[in-house]
Amino acid sequence: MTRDSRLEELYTAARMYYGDERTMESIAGELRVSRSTVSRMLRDARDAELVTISLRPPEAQRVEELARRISRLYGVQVHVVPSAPGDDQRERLRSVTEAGGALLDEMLEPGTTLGIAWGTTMAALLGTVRSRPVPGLRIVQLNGAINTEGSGLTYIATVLAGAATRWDATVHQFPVPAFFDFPATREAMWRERSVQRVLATQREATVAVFSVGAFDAEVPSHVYTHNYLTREDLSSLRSDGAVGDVCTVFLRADGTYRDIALNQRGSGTAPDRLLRIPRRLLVASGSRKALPLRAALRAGVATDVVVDEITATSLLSLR
Amino acid sequence: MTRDSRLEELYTAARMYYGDERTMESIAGELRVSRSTVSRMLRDARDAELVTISLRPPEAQRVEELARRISRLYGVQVHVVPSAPGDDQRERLRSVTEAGGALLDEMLEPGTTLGIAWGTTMAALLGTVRSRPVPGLRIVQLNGAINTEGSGLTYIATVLAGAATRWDATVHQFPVPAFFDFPATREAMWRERSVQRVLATQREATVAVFSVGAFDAEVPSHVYTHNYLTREDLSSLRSDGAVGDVCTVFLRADGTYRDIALNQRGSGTAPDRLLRIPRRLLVASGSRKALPLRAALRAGVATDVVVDEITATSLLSLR
DNA sequence: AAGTGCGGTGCACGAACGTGCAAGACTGGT
DNA sequence: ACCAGTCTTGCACGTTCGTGCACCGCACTT
Repeated sequence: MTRDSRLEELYTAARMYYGDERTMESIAGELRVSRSTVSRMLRDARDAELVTISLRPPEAQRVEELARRISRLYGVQVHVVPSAPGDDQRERLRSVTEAGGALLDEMLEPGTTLGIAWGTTMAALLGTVRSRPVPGLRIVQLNGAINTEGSGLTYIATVLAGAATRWDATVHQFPVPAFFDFPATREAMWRERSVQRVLATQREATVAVFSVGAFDAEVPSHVYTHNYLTREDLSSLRSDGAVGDVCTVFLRADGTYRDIALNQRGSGTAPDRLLRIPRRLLVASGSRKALPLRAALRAGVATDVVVDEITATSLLSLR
Repeated sequence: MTRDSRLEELYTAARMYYGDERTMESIAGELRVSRSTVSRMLRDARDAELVTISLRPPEAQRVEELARRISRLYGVQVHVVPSAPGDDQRERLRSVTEAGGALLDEMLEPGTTLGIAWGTTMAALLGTVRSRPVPGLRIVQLNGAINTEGSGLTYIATVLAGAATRWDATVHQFPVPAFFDFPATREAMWRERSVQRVLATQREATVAVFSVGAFDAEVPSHVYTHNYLTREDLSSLRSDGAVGDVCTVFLRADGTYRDIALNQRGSGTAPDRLLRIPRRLLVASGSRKALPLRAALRAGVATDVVVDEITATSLLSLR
């Protein structure tokens, strides 16, 4: 008796027992052996891992159901991270960025150019990356991060550099303000070769990762707290109907953004340019982000989305 | 009692029973219910699919073991298709192309540019694609297919068009000979704008799919049977030590190809250009293909490989 | 040819399990 | 407050299952 044909027999017995839910007695009759032999065959089949019994926690089902519905509505791949009832917003952000980081890690292959839009969520996400060299990985910032007081650059540079070290990647920083004071400056800068070089690298990105900002998120977005915007800016945004931002480009609830005044002065990568990046991962946590998240999805900026369960529920309950 | 908390209880019981292999009696004691209740809880847990019992045919294991070994040796993702002992070569080709087609389908996302190298295997593979529109999908031929008598184009065009229809894709044909008679003609043509355009599209490919040709495969490769090569060509190849081809570019057993004379006249995409395509799927069936397959893997042309079990075994038994 | 060790098999018994049944708990209506 | 209907639980019984033990056949040794 070869090893293989024995496995075949074990498999047959296992199929009759677990698959067809027959009794050992009846299987024994058919195979012309004693019932105890069948009992032993089944044990061996389990040991040989011909039969695997897997447990799936109930949250997996809730979460898959949510993911399916969002996926159907907006045509994106969705990963919903389960959140225990007790979890506060910080804990949910942690688990979402962890899941997002793992997913991002899967997307990186040798030679990838990765675009990153700066923000609170991304800082947390980059903190989760484990050490794994990705040959030829380039990281390029998708938006400027300098604000009106001091640069804010050091913090960003530190976090980016940390991740870059663990991936063994090169970083292409984008040393411009998040928002210029005058549209003309932006236009002028965009003609500069140093900026052109970064913009070119952005165009070569094959993977992008970013979040959405909300005006009143639980964990406030960088843009709305760190002196990036004046009071006048905020009221201008409100009157333009903006609900949040992607890559520091502001969006209305319906996903439009072109005629929002402030966008003329922002340095972020707008949806039309983002859409040229093949794989675009949006990571978001916080039910307040549901509205801008929907705007982002309507603008089609993401191919993959990672959200926590509560945010997913909020998103689906928007009317 | 909410629906969710009941599921939690069911899950707890299921974990204790199937996970920790405890007896219903003991679980009943801990949960302070009767044993029969536990029995019913377990039934409900199974019904709710908190517990799934899956059967894995023994061939899955053989196949995964082979895939793991090849994967480790050549650093590619491998899918080995099991073949029943009775299967002849045609049947194996069918199952491999079917699996390859399914894998390719997963790789296609909106906006993909797909490079296809023409050949017998690809014809079979394209025949398996199911109808699923992929917005913005472009298909570009990676090698010319015209031979010395008649064009051979109609057949290719038909098969390509069939797949393109089912994907709702546009086809960019490459209307040049598989092999020019004179290297100079190739150089001249390569300067033509019409050819340049196709070459540019090839460079934009994000997914490539191709097979390997072997001099003496069971199902003979197109190139060696359809008047693509003269007797002189074949003897020249032999003296250059070629063992087969990828994309109608000939390779030696060690994966080198640059100084093989005939390659100066071929229109196929050479490994160096192929390597710039992010995702490269190699589909091959037939133990005779093992040698050129190894050459292809040594040249690093594939990121993903689909082979049948027998071919995989042959590949691993090469010394 | 007899001896020896070993993997596999059936028997028999006790443990583990599924399920019909009746009693109790709960719900919603009068 | 009472009742009818439904759902849940525990009990009891018959079934199904795991396993220690004795036995058998085979291979290999002496």
